[in-house]
Amino acid sequence: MSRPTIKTIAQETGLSIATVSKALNDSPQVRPETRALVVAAAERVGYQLNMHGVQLRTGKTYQVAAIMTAPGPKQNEWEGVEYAQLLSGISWALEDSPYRVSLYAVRSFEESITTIRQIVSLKKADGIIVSGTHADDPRVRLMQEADFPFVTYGTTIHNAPHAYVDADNEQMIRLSVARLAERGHSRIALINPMADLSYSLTRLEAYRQALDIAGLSFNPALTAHGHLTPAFGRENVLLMSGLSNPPTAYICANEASALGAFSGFHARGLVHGRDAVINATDDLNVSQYFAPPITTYFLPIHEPSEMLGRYILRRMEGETPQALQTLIMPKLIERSDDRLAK
Amino acid sequence: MSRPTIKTIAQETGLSIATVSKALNDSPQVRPETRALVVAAAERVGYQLNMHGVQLRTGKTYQVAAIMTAPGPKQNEWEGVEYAQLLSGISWALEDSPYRVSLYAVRSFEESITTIRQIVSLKKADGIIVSGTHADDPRVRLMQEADFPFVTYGTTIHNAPHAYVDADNEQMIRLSVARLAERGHSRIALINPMADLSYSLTRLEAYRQALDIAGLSFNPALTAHGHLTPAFGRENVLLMSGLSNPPTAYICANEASALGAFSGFHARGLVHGRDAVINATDDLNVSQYFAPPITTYFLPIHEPSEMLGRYILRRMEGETPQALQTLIMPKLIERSDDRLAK
DNA sequence: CAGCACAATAAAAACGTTTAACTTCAATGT
DNA sequence: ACATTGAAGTTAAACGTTTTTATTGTGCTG
Repeated sequence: MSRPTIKTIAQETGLSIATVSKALNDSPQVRPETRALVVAAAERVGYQLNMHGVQLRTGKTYQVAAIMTAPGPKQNEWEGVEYAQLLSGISWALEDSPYRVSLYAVRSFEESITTIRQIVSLKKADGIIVSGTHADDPRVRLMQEADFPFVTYGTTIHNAPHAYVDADNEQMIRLSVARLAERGHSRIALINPMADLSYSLTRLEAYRQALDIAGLSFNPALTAHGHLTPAFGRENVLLMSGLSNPPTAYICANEASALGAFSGFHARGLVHGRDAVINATDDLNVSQYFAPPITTYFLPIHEPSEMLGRYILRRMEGETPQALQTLIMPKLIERSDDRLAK
Repeated sequence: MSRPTIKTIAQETGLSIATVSKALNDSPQVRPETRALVVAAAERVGYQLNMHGVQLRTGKTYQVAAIMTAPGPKQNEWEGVEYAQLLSGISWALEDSPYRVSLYAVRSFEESITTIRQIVSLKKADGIIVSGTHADDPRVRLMQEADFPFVTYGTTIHNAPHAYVDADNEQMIRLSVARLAERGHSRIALINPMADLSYSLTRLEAYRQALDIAGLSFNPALTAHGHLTPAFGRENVLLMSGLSNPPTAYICANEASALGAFSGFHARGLVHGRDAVINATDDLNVSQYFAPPITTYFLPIHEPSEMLGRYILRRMEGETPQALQTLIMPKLIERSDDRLAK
């Protein structure tokens, strides 16, 4: 009364287990009529492939490891919340495949290196999805050397070509700065992620170039790098608004820091649209509920997420990394006027 | 040059693979000296247990399935973001065990049923963690009938006893209402989760009782049930503030709906503290960044999360469900005065 | 019609582990 | 002294697959 195996089907059909296995795997070595017989029998007895047998025999794990660098349990901050949607997007993309998402929550970049090293060397998964890429990312090198399939959420700068998905940060920042400059702003602050992250560099570089094009000067005091929490956004508004020449516009890297920036406005008595404006990049479309709603570049996170899932599948099937590289341009959503008040 | 197995150790030590296996599993059938020999050899050759072999032989999967009901990809709403922290908490609790978290993202309650049915019948995991419990939850019944280890995040009302972790919603709402009543409020709105969720019922019941105790009457127009998105919070403030007798206090079930409520205030020109106040339950401690910061009951989500992980481990080891039930009381954080303005 | 090629299936081995059943041998009791 | 016990190992089977190699039977060629 136990679960049927290929042995059950073999007895049922009078064939050998070898033939049954081949039939179920669409091997050209079995006659179509035989295959039909096997499939019918499988159906009849309610056969379901036992993965453990396959895994032992083939060495494949049918697991995709998702490395999630989450803030430590001590910090209670709104950080990394987009992982929920990221993970479900990946999970959905794998839904019709035999692969499952296996979660590896790590606390730091260093821990993510050792975790990945372990997954690779002990083959605990067939593919890896990793985010928070650095400009020169040792994990990428690690996986490339081992010829291990992976996709990154985020680009790298100094690594050899690999599969990735990312927002088009460069274009987004260029347009963002240009738009604010057009509207009369000359002191534009950039609230940026941690400096060691690749996209932080990309954004900073694009920011400098865009300022240059707009004929504005670069002022290091108007840039900040750190964990994209509300605390960070708030902190920097408090700091920068106290400068002798405070910014009239803030470009925040996500909605958490934008919310914090609002909190800073409130603390300083600043009014959005009068004293300064906030723009942001938005994953969850939550900025529309800010008071007032702000202008954002919006990239619904399920898009890159599902792409990550589809890409890792294709990568595991041997497709070349160069064919699996996409930058997605977030959509501008103008909710506030954003002209410099006189 | 391939990965060492117990066979390697057997050759290395001159023992049989059976003895090696028993030694590594601390069987009383092997002499301590022999065990030491085996362990030394294992160390020397860099032996790592191959799970596939174990899984095939024992039928154990060493997977804990985390069922995550996430909003569909079409809705871009701030919903379910707390799953990120929930998952990492679980993952950390399993860190020193051989178990991994396997993610099952589903789109609806119905899908979660079929997913769980599959996991149980095909034994795709050794334990399940599920959230969003209903008052009478068919999934709980399903798992209980199959005698399958599980822990829920959230209680049930009509099901047989099972392992769970949850916030103490009842006490929280009672205190919350009492506190607002003390401060002069008589029209207190309850922004509640979907009515079929168990904790929605718990909250509603506690709300009614607390009103009764405070000598206030229950008005159905001041309660709302729905998905806890910012949109939902906003919507209800717009609606309720238009009543002839609008509420002077809103109790929101999470920070997303609270943010939306603020958005509703903004749209209606309401001022927090003057026209009405907002209280909320907070997972991420993000309410401190609202403008103005609001009073919340705060439960750092890593606490229940890690408990879920520890509980499922104990449950899989056969501990009785009754020993694995915990309600955690969130901490009151008073950030606003909240007295009724005259 | 012998010989051969080929298509279709079967047999058997292998992946790495656990465990039931069996063997060995020294210590024990009478 | 000798059967009995028990401790400590070994042997062998088993979990469910895939895959290499072997076998069978058929139709074709010369």
